[in-house]
Amino acid sequence: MNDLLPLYGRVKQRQSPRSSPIAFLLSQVGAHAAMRFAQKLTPLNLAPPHVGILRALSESAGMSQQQLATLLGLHPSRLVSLVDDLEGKGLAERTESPDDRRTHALVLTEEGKKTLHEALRLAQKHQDDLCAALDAQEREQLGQLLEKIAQQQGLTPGVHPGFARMRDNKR
Amino acid sequence: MNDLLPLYGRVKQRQSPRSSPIAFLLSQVGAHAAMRFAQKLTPLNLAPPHVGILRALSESAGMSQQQLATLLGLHPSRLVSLVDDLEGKGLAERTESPDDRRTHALVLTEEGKKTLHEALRLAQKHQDDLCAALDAQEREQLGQLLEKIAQQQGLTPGVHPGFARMRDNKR
DNA sequence: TATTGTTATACTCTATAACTATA
DNA sequence: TATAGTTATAGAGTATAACAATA
Repeated sequence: MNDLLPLYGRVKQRQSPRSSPIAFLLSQVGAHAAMRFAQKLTPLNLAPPHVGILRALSESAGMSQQQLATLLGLHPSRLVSLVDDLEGKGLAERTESPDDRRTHALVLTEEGKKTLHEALRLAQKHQDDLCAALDAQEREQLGQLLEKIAQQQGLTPGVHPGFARMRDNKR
Repeated sequence: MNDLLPLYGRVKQRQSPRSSPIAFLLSQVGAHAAMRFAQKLTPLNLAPPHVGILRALSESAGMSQQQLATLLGLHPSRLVSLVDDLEGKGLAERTESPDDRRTHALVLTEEGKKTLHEALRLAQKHQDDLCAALDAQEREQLGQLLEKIAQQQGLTPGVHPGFARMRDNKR
């Protein structure tokens, strides 16, 4: 009765040599990767969402907070405190928009650009550590497989789905 | 600093034709997988940690809460409420330990076994949905690559890092 | 005195919604 | 009236530490 059943977590399954099912491995390794990256960022006193904002602004300077919130899929009220953090550290600035004085055009400071650069360096180091078990060809394979899944699942490149809390079944 | 829902993301990287780095893809797809699995569990009124406990008890009935907490890497006080949930639903029971009356031997009820079976069925469906973009050979490849990483990174098979709070840098 | 399980408290994070200032 | 941003409040979730029972 259990012989065909998959598993959440480790399971003794005879048809497959694998100890854990792929979906669990993805979630497990993914959570591990997120955790390790967050740890790597601690010297910069930044959390991963901060880096996402810095990166978004480096690609599209002058966005409003609404635009940014929509792009990154988080609530405007949450973005406020994240931008507050970055502004408090001197990494980003709310500048006045000439046409609509309700909105703030968000831009990186020079310090913000340098910090983003450093964060991306840490991200590269993070990836090297994470993939230490794989050679170049295997990394390429893994990347292609993950991209196939991401695309088929409708994930937006560069946008982390972790913003929607897992208990949010709506939307 | 405590935020583990990373938001770094896509990066223009010239050495790679890939739009996102592998580490980000892992975290992104992994979070997506976790979220979808949690959604799939809602008909059972269970969260992923509940399923982890059910599975652990199905493999090792009679564990104490301390043993279970150690195995799953979560705090005993947190385990209490999870076990409360399961006991409240009639899926698990705290039975008396003959030798040490401080401890409770945790066991699954028949209903718990059936519910675990159903959860594993949902997990299989989840995996099929998640890997819809991959053929059998690609899934096998992906599983092997993820297992290599998991092993090299010191991850315990069947133990999800998200069970423990991810902001624990200590310990 | 140490350990198991529990409870109580405090803290963190986030969503909701109220509020302001512009439009 | 609607929208951008902000602030205030409340709720969920969890860690910390105190506690009672037992060893």
